[in-house]
Amino acid sequence: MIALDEIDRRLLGMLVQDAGQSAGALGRRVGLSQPATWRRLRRLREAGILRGQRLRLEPGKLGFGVTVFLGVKLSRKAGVSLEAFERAVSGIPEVQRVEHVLGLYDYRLRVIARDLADFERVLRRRIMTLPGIGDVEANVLLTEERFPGPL
Amino acid sequence: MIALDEIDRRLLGMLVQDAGQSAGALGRRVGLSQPATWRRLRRLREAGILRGQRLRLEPGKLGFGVTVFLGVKLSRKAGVSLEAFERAVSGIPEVQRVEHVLGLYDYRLRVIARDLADFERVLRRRIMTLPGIGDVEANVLLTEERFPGPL
DNA sequence: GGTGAAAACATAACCGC
DNA sequence: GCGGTTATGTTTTCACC
Repeated sequence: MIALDEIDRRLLGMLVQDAGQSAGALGRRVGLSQPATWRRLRRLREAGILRGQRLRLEPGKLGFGVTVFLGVKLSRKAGVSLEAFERAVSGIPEVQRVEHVLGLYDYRLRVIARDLADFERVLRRRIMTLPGIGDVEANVLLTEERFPGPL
Repeated sequence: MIALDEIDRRLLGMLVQDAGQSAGALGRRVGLSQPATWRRLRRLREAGILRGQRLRLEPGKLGFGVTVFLGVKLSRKAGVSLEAFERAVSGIPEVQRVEHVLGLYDYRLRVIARDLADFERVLRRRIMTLPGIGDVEANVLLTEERFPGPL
């Protein structure tokens, strides 16, 4: 793990608020030249701290109005491998995210669908037929907000 | 809502895999010139489909080794407004995401901490003291994977 | 760390289909 | 409307000090 100084932390904080700022704009605010700032960003990238940027899409504008979180328990933990479950679930296009967790559930899934009828189709034909699936609990997303977190 | 043709969908698919690709690089792969590709991206941005990009950080490399998902129920006895809860929870730096959901829980929180001892501190001093908080259920993240989804 | 320069990029204007 | 070409300012990226 690499050591971050004060300037690195300020750069990360500024980028969290708005990714896609140029090295020159960032450098002006921390008192560094453009190439020096850029070299710091490259160092953070090579250290694996900055992993690039993810697209922010608006699912509603693409016709996906429903987001559902599923908590799933596997029923036959001894018999079914986690790999088989993960491979099967990752083949469902409506599944956006698969989180392997420890606790009341074994997996948490984020699923999008065009509407509730479409979600029911996905649930019945794709989710409930997964190998080893047990109890399933669902929460429908109403609103969502993200925060930068402690840097 | 705007109509997307085949090329728009391919552009979105490529950007979902790696945002931050240049218009020139994208255009070469779909057989368009750089300005033509850029105009399509601008059109998608103006249509509200592309909402910019968010930084992808590696929390582990910044010393945050623990991610916990909390499902929280609000206690019904107190007449606590959702706004008051949301305002209070959004002031906790360890809370990365707040999802207002419909189902077994009222809110889902994504919380990061340096380790489990640090998480316990956050849970006892910040989470359990939130206004109107009721039952809390926790799942510790083991592994996580994202998928492009249906585009 | 800074300076300077080359290549790539974003962005706009103009033209043809 | 669509895309292509050209032109300009900016950003990235890589020399060298």
